[in-house]
Amino acid sequence: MLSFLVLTIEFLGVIGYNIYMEYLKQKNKIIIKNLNNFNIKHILECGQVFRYENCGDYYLVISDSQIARIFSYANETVIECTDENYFENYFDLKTDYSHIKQQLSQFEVLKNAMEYGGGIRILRQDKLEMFISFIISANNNIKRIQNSIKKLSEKFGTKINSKQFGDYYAFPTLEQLNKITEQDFLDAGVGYRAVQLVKFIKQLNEIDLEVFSALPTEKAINELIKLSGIGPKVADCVLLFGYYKMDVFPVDTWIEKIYNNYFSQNAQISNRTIIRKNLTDIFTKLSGYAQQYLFYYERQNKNSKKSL
DNA sequence: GTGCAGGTCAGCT
DNA sequence: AGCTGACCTGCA
Repeated sequence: MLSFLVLTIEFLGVIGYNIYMEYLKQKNKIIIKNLNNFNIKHILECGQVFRYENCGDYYLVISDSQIARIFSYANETVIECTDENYFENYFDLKTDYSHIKQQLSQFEVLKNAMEYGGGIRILRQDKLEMFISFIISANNNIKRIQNSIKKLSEKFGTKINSKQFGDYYAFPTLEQLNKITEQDFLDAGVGYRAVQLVKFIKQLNEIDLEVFSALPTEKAINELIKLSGIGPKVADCVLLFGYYKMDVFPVDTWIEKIYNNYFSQNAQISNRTIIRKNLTDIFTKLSGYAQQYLFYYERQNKNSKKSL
């Protein structure tokens, strides 16, 4: 019955429709009708993305060379954008989060976190942008990371003139990144990561970014950490947010805290390799989702203790 | 002034 | 292999 409805609507060619998300796709616009698994605040503030801005009435998002404004209303969320197909994929609207959350609900430890961040979705972001962004993120704070990425895009990215959105800047392409000097990176405020970034970009010219897609996760990590500026944590982030591999679990200061508060039976563990192994053993193919629910919950409730 | 922020890397045992 | 300290810089 429902599939008949989908086919009918698709046949009429009026709108795109998806049985899981229940959203409409129109020219330069996506309307999210079912908000159970879509909350733009949850999505943007769970730590996976840096190029966004809270503009009061709406959120502004720039990804690669595309831009969107996201308006939240009581019964629907409206995405006004340069390319509805780009953002349908970006927000991963074809993935059924009800099913994912149902599978994760077997873990009592995730209960509050999933309730709190129930609208989280893992974005499908640009690979190159993820590499550069998460190299900058190392031992850094989010505001400064965002500033650096913004400065780099506005100075070295392609300026795009949109009637609907005005002028904005795409994230620099590899060709444009190759022209950025160490001093340029320092001017963007990335600090000592400038050296790593220049080296990394040089290394990129010898590699096809797509090769990591086909590799099993552990093998991909072993290759990635050979690159400048990339350690185990950044490798996990890139694989999760750039390659959509869900069997990784980025372990940072927050996750270390969470692990020792809610997962560890014994004394405090600071070895992140062990923490990661134990967490991926628990959450396996859904590790990436679990990580985002936990990270968002803990960061938003940073002053509370033992609240899971 | 001091400490910390989504870690990485070199230099040790 | 596993551990430790140094490390840009802006903000509380």
